[in-house]
Amino acid sequence: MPVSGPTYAIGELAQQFDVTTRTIRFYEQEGLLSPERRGKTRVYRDKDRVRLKLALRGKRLGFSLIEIREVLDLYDDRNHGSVRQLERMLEILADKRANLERQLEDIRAMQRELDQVEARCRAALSEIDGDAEIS
Amino acid sequence: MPVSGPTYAIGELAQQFDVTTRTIRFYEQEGLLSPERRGKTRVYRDKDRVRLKLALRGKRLGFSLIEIREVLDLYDDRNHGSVRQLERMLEILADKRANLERQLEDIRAMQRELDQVEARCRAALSEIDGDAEIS
DNA sequence: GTTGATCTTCACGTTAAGGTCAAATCCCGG
DNA sequence: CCGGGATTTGACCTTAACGTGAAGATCAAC
Repeated sequence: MPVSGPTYAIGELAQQFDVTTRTIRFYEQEGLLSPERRGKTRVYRDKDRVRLKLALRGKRLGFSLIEIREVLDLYDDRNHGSVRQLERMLEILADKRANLERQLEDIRAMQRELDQVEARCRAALSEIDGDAEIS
Repeated sequence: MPVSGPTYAIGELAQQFDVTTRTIRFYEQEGLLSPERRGKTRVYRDKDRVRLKLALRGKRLGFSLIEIREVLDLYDDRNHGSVRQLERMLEILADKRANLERQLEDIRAMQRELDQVEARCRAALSEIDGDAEIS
């Protein structure tokens, strides 16, 4: 019972996610998406939408399209293949996880730096304001 | 009293941070670093080391070199300029902060996805193992 | 039916972030 | 003083991720 739900044109999707159609086609070319076709025109379903969303998230995190494809392929692999495949999969997952952890660390450190810069910045400002008010 | 501390050759720095010397020169060309020169050869001090470290962190977070330079320039700006400059600075900082927040969100979401994939993966594995032990 | 808007494929252009030689130059231990 | 490893500048090369037309098909609306 494939309820199948709503479909989208490439332009709609582009608008929803604020990317160009070129980007979406490029992602297809790189194997991240594989919409159906009605004639020659692409027809996207919710599963494609989800993949696009995940892809854009990955991009924001600095993953390459190849890495993103890896994860996406794992994600909905109806080919839960051999033990070997599954173990490879866990390996990749552990790797991604480690990356995310490092990024978290980096972000926290970066936030601390920003705090410091901002503090000094505000100090300088209030000094100027103080002078201004006095004069 | 500029104690000045230790100095480093480009190769040392490259080794310490596991990048090539080309990268370090490129960062200089892009205005991220500005080591002294002893004759023609570059001499790096701890402040350069810190800048490089921050730069690499920024890179891991997906900042462009231009953005990184912006922040670095704010960071040690001995030209705590005009009110206008300082306000611009706070603006940029807020922007960076917002980006970091979104990345945190993205990371958490991504971690949840990985959890799910891994769970299904382990389930599939234990199923196979179970079968194997029975047979 | 024709006029826009949207879609298709094909192909070349662009930008960021370095890689990769090459040829000269520097510097240091013996 | 000198030989070999590290550095320097310069030039061109590469890859990823799209942008930017061109030229034609399609499809709804008037």
